[in-house]
Amino acid sequence: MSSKDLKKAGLKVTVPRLKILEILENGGEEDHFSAEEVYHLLREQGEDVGLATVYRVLTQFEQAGIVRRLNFDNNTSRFELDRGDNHDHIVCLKTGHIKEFVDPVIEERIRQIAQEKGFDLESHNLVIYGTYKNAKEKT
Amino acid sequence: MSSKDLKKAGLKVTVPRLKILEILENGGEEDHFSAEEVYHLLREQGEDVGLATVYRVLTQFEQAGIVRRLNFDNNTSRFELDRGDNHDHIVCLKTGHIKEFVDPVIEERIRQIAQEKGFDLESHNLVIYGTYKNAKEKT
DNA sequence: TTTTGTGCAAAGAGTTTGCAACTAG
DNA sequence: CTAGTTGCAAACTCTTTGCACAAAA
Repeated sequence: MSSKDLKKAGLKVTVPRLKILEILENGGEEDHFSAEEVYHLLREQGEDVGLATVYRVLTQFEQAGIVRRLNFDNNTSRFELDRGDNHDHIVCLKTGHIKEFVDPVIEERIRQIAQEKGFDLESHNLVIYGTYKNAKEKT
Repeated sequence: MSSKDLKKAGLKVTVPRLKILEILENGGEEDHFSAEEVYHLLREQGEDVGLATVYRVLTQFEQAGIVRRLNFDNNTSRFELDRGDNHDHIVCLKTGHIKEFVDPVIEERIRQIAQEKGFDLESHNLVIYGTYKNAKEKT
């Protein structure tokens, strides 16, 4: 992800956009950010951006296919880099930690269900909620 | 669903609560209501309730296990009677129509994934998005 | 009569928009 | 230079809360 991707999307290469991309790429352990979180990370590293810009840029990135907007629990959107793989998420209700997974069996069933119901499949959203039993850390 | 269920939940039997229950039970073709929709249906049938009451009652119903709060893509919550079956949803992006389905294969995979990841499974949220090819109307 | 519920208005949280200043190309 | 972008404040949408009044038990 770089200036190239921005240009390709018809977006000018600006500081806020590059910085936001950077955060999405290596923003730390967690890589599913709310707009607010991106905003605070930017401020922490001394960037003078507005929250509105963060929202605007993330929305533009979403439309450009650079970013996926995730819709966990309710109120807040979360954003992650769209790396092409179409993974789903499992969220710990205690810690808030989010893991990704891909399950071919589920994917296939979803395709079949859409067909059975007479739908052209567009996308899906699957989130599993649970509580992490702190032990086996292997993803 | 009736006065009994309300009492069982420690809720007084009031007109707003009964009317809201009634709408959830036979509110028309669509049975996944936003708070706003419930509110309007109430007003249409001449009930003098406030939107705040609708939200409060729906939230209480949710806590009492009478209602499920659904979280389709964006901003607004939708509510449906909790009939015990734990179905998922498939939504038409064009018409907004929502169908329900239960898929044992997916359910089982979700259970397994939670276990693989070291989670105590709490719940899940699966929504399939597509566009309805208007033809076979059989659910 | 005591407790719980209700309508209304106001407040919150998250997100979007209008606009003048600014900057990339 | 020109079109696209930004920060700020204000606006908006959905939902929750404070409070005096009203209704259930």
